[in-house]
Amino acid sequence: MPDSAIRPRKEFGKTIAADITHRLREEIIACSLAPGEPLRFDVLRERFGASFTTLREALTALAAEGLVDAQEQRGFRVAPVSRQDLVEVTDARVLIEVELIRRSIERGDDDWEIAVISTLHRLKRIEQRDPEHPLRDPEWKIAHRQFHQALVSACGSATLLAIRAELFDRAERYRHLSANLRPRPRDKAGEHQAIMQAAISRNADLAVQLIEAHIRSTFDNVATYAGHLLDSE
Amino acid sequence: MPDSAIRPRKEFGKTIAADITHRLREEIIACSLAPGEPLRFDVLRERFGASFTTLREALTALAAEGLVDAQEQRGFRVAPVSRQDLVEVTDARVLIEVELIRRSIERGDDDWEIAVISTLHRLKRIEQRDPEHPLRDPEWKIAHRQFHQALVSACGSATLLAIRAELFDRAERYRHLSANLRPRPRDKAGEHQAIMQAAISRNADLAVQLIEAHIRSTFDNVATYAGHLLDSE
DNA sequence: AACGGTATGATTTTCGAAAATGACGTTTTG
DNA sequence: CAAAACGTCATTTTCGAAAATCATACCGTT
Repeated sequence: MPDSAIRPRKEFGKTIAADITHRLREEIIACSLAPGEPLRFDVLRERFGASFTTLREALTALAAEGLVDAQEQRGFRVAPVSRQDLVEVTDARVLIEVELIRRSIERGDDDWEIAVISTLHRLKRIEQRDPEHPLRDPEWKIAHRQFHQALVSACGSATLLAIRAELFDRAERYRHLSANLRPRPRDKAGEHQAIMQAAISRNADLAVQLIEAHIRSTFDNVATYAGHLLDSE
Repeated sequence: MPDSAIRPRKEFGKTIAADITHRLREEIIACSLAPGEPLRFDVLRERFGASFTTLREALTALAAEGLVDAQEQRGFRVAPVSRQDLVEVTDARVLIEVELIRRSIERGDDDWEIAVISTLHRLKRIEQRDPEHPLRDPEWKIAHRQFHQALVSACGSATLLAIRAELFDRAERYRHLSANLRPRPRDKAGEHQAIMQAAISRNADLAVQLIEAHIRSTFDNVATYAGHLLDSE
């Protein structure tokens, strides 16, 4: 057997549609497809090398996630951004993430602790490579996502985890919006470290407090540095 | 202007795909497509009179809502039911619905009160027609949905309302599962009346308590009368 | 000049055929 | 006899052409 685990992940799903869905999601989150931008089939067809119907399937899936806006009979566009939407996403994230952290801290076993610690360790390692612009590093983004995922992973509800993941994606798009405009990145490393310690030491109240501050500071950052982009819609 | 509000709703979306999505959703929720049942294209094609790709788009959308299970390269099937899934859905509904009721009670204006009162009134009217089997009456289902929707409609977050709606659909499927097996329907009319009164009188704590009991009693009912259907998966 | 209606072009939406893949029974081999 | 390898069939997945729909510019009328 030649290779199966080592292969550089070109394809994510077995079907082309799932693959395109994944790639489109990435580009929308990274804002390389700008908010509000129309998604015309001719263009997408060339860019992703898939047919109308396959693209349509991918866009439909992303519309259900709130990353794409389907305007019946008039095609699709990247979901627009707005101050109101950012407020709602932040607010929903706090509600759900806080609850999931509590449950994870209550239910988490040894494997959970190990996952939290090791994902944070990995995140810090990657962070040292380019402390200035972490969001530009795809590996940092993955590691960052995995750390936050690990924190809540022991909550026991796949349903709530799926909802959380969608909100995380929508929030990450706003992070990218401000990342390029912000002069210096804020000290996320310290925040993550503190959250990890609170979680591992089973201090739920503190962990909740830190997570909420962490989420809300994202909001403040976006509002400060990309606020002008939010009202033009 | 001839008619626009009165038209008997045959079509829901302008596109065929949106229409099929809606019809499929209804059938899955009503369990006329049984949980776990494979959704083969030949069959669907004949039943809904649409082509492969259109059906595929509809199924993809429903998969994102958690009503359909997409098994890559092996087609789609109606999402299976399980005790664990029911627990998660109930639990997530309590978390979110409780919060939205609080916000609605805090923010609701005159129009909100009117909506709550009038949707309940309508529900009771319909209920009198066939008090034995309300779930078999499509109009009752719509009115029931609209009453609960009205209760939380003033919460101010379209994002959370969308999440709530998905969970409501998933829960309704379980209600249908037990409805046919339950000897006599429980007294929902009284519960709804009490919830309405608590909401209108801005008694948030009481409303929250009643809503939570209302949601959890659905769980108990399903577990009692359809429990045997949940463990066979 | 303003307005309403119509034709034209651009774009989306839908379709069924064709390719790809998985399931399963049969045969071959150790 | 068990297990692997093959071939066939059923089913899904993908494609590009064709139909439907929308946007826009043009023309005629008031």
